[in-house]
Amino acid sequence: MARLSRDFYAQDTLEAARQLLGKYLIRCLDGQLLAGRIVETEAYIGRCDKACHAYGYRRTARTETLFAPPGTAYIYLIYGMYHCLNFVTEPQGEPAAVLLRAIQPVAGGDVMARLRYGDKPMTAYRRKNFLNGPGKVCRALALTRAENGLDLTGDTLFLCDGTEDAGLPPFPAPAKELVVTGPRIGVDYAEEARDFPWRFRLEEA
DNA sequence: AGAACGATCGACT
DNA sequence: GTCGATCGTTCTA
Repeated sequence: MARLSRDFYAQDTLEAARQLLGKYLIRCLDGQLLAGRIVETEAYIGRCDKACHAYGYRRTARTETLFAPPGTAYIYLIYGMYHCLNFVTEPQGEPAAVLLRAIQPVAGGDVMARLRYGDKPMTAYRRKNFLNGPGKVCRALALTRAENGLDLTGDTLFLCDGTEDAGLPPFPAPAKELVVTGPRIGVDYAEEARDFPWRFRLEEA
């Protein structure tokens, strides 16, 4: 049980996207510890992927973060009102990242619910759709462009194999789970890349 | 300077 | 299932 090192992020993006399933995301916010278990990811690879912001090594103010060292947080604004969190992968210079699509709440659920729903009461519907989308996760973790470029080997936002690494009690993961692979969401414009099976999801077997 | 476009979400038919 | 919100990023000129 340890915190994920820069070497982990430096690997192949598809491999990282797969291996990140079941890992724990820790967000330190005003001394509060928010934690979630990763259950859905997507891979984006600039070298060969028309859906990636840095396709063909395109370098702009926004994509600059994708050229940062592996283990950097790439956070951008989407549709004018939501944010997406990515983990930069591959050796530095290869612009690529894993998009975080969904987590399960592990710790700080009350704080996350507050960030996401305000004073509205939790309902069965809200619980079911609590953290099952990239914009929802960022909202619940209070992540915006202000956090773009954060070092994931630091103490504000990081990933680890187990919750103990963050001083939290062990989290009971389901005994039997299955990795389901499929096409990515919302990239219909990306020509041949729209069909790449680069989405990974953990489901109970 | 202006226009087009989103790696989304929630409200609604 | 459909649709609109909303604004930074990117490209064109």
